[in-house]
Amino acid sequence: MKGKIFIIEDETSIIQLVQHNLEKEGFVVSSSTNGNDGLKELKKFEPNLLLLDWMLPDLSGIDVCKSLRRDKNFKNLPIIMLTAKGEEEDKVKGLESGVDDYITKPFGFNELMARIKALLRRSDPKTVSDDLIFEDLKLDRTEKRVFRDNNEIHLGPTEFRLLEFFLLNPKRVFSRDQILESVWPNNINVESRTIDVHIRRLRQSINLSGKKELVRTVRSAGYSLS
Amino acid sequence: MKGKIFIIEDETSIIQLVQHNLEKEGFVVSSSTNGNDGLKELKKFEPNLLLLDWMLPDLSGIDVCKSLRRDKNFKNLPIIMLTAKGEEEDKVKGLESGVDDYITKPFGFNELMARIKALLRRSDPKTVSDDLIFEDLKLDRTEKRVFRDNNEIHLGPTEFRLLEFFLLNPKRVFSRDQILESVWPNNINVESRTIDVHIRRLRQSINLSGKKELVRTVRSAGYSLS
DNA sequence: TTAGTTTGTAACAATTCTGTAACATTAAAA
DNA sequence: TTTTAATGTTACAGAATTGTTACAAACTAA
Repeated sequence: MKGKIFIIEDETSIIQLVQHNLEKEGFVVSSSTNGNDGLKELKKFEPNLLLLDWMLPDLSGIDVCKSLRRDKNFKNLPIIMLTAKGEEEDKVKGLESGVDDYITKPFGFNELMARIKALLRRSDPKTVSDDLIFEDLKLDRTEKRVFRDNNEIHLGPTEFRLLEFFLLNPKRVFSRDQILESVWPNNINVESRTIDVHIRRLRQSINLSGKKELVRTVRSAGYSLS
Repeated sequence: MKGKIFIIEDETSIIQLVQHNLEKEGFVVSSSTNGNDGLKELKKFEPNLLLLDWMLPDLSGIDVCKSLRRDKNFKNLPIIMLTAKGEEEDKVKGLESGVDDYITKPFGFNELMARIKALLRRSDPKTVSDDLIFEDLKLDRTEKRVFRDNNEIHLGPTEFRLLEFFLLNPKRVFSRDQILESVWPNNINVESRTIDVHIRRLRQSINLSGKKELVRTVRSAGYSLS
């Protein structure tokens, strides 16, 4: 899980709890305790999702939301509103102002997490899946599948790990030694030329006629995904 | 990643932690534990970014910031303020005094790094890449690519190292011996005239018709990038 | 087991790079 | 000007690097 989440919430205890848990899940988190500052900082932070309290000391969550929806850069920012029980009846107001989802305090972290994932999956899939994507090449780490231009490609285990490795650091050039260390199981010894052969096999597999070459040779330095 | 970062923060444990991590990322770091010394040393150090604690033994972070903004050399220095929890309400004050971003203690290093990168990318893009640039010539060390006027150029390994060497010290004149020592692998012996040939190859490659010559010959002294 | 895959290596081919020598040109010195 | 030293230019052979293929051994799934 990756991506940035901003929180606008006046109770610092809630912020701490949520922030800590989200960071454990791999998100980068920033927060503010009132509406006006929150708006300013959020725009700098450029989050993938906003957790927004309904009741704030200055603006209401609704105001914050409306203001964001007027800004073309944040028209589509996923927003989850945190509401105390008594505010539930006003959900309609919130929906009209452009909120994407609600959660009622007190809430469990699991529920919050589930809603965040669900929302991100809809609006910004790359932040929830651990698919690795480079141009029209996609590697699904959970299902161990690879696609080029939506056509599934079969790779042997070694080619799969090799491609995975390149996709984790696209464009960067790796020496054969670095590749050996990262892609081959530890304390196994293979000739450095073996890599060339696997590169060739990988190239052959992910090559679609008419499409450009994705694996670049950098003479006397190594290979990279370009 | 390169560039210089200055830290003004009274807790030496935080300085140590942050400094160590930033240096691992490739930054040059210097620091001070109070406002007055900090201001003096900072001006000598000429950092690309300042991490500034809000609470200091003498001046407050706000004072430091205001003072810097009055100095024309530091009017645009990117500043990230480190605030403890209780100070959060005063964020507006900070924004007004000219701080660019905030981070609330305790913070994770990843978040700090993300904010530093984001801020530098906006204000001083060349510090986040390790590209070497001279006029319209760009050498990307990570991808091992060279561009003249945005057109990619292919260089052989030796020409690449040669250009990299010149770009690290533009305008300086190097003797053939110096070039040999720095660009050729150790304990290899080549005629000094060999350099002339590689210079010729480099010139030919990076030469765009109509553009001026970038490699200057200094008779009886050597070559330089001009 | 068997049939099919995958893996590492060797051998050879193709390509690119490198250093040097030889000759041409230029700039400084006499 | 002539002479001399330094640098520019070119061509080329052999070195070094990478691409390609085939094959036997190891491994896997049925």
